[in-house]
Amino acid sequence: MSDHIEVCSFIHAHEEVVEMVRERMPEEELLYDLAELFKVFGDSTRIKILYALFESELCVCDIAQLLNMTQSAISHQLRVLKQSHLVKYRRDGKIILYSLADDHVRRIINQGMEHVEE
Amino acid sequence: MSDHIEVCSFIHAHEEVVEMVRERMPEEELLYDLAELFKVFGDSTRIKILYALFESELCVCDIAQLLNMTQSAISHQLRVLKQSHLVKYRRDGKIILYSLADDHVRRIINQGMEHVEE
DNA sequence: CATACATATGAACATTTGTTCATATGTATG
DNA sequence: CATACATATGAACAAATGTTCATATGTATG
Repeated sequence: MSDHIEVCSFIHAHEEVVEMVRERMPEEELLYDLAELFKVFGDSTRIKILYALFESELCVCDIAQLLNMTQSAISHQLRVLKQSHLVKYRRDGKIILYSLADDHVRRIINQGMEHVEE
Repeated sequence: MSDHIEVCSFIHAHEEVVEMVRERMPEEELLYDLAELFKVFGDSTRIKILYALFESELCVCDIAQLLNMTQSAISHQLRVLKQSHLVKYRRDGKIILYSLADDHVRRIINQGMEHVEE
């Protein structure tokens, strides 16, 4: 453990460890997609929308009223959430009702909340 | 609850639902902090760093070599991860070794990965 | 204590991102 | 089919973010 090569000037880092780690890293693309997913959770407006949908399916105007934001802003954000498969929607007359896509959303947010609440 | 915004006529339906949801929403500040946390996960460089630290504690240069990035870029990102309490570090001679702060990190990432892998 | 090395930091820059404004699309109803 | 309503979209703009470059700080060793 402590037989570190003392020179860490980039060209001679802990070569074997680095190689071991490299081999175990997931695909570049997968890591990119994962970061993209978290990026979606990384905005307080979208977090609020998702939390709201924890309780009930809602239309765009409901959410706009709840968060005191414009219809347009909410619609733009819902599109992002749709594209990431975090919310789904159904039409009911002229209204479109949004809801959480599945239980992953809840679990991801809850895990995050556990860390934040410490 | 005073005047709201133009386009959408907020006088319409779902008032009670919106009120119910509003009451159950967590504190504004908590939601903000949660978004900030996910923002940290929302960058592929930082995701890669965290995944690397899944396998072994590493110094800045190790990570720079692994990801083929500059020492400076990695150092900047490690600072972000430190500030969010996602990584910790210890000194060993002139080297500083970084590792995951706790198991939340793993769990949050794994939950995210489940969603991405579908 | 002078030197080399490992890491940190600040400023500058390009890119990305969230909101607004104006307007378009789509859908039910008179 | 004309109208009103619910939602979507595109362009523009400001704010936030990640990397680079240059340099500073801190630490061991000869």
